[in-house]
Amino acid sequence: MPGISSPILTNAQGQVIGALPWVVNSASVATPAPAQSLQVQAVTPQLLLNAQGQVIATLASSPLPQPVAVRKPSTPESPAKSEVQPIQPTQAVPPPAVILTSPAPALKPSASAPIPITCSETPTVSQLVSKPHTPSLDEDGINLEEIREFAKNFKIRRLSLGLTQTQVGQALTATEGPAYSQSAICRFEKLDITPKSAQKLKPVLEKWLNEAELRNQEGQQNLMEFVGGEPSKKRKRRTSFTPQAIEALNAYFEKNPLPTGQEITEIAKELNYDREVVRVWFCNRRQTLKNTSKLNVFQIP
DNA sequence: CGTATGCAAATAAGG
DNA sequence: ACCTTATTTGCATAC
Repeated sequence: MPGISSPILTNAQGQVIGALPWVVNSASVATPAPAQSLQVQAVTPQLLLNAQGQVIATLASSPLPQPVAVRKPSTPESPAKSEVQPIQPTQAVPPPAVILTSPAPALKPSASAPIPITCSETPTVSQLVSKPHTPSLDEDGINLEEIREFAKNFKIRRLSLGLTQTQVGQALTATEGPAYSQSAICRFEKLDITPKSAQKLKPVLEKWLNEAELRNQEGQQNLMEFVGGEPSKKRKRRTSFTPQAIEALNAYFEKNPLPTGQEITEIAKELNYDREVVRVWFCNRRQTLKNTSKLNVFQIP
């Protein structure tokens, strides 16, 4: 409702790919960035939360514990998987003055969402949740409202533990189950993801967070560890091609965008990349080209 | 230094 | 086994 349905065309990635003059949706322009830049808070809160993650009390302490983790800066180019480092001690927080807050988490009307709505095909949770109706129920039965709520206090609880998005991401790779990067954590907290993704992430983050809080309470030497064997299947690490490789691949692509299995094998060998990686590169390249072509129909070259 | 984001690898699902 | 199409997710880097 607040957002301006700007005549912007975005692709599946939500990237702006063009403008459609005929899209005359928007009611008005307005929304000149409300000065309301209310971010959660500035200082790391010391909160007492229950299992549901609801704030039940705030600690008047002002300690700055949580040396939390120590990461090795290594992991340069080695083909070997990076190992995980256990998070450090972080003694239990000494229970200082406890100031109970009202049982009812006085829900703030919270300023309107500052997230504009685009014409993206796959709306993010934040976009959907800030829509007019707010049935909070996604057409696929996903409770958007619930996710929004969780995302909000996930951040609060994370900060309470003195952890950064990066640390959470790394810690997740150490535990069983799918792992996610700092980017993913960030997007989840911002709800800059599709309901489907959010639904998938939520249980993972929830489980991990509960575990982390438990360890923290016990002042365990290990807030998270276990490198044992990471039995779960993790996503393949994203390959970063060198500029030279990209150049070479593009040259091959130009000659033949649909190489045979044999050719792919040769190219892979020549450039010294995994065959599968090269094959996928061609697939993605074709896809990109196709999408780009479609776009051109709507634009003036 | 931590978080946000663009581009594009990797993956899912149906041939 | 590999393609296409649609999407998810992360590296690299901007903020």
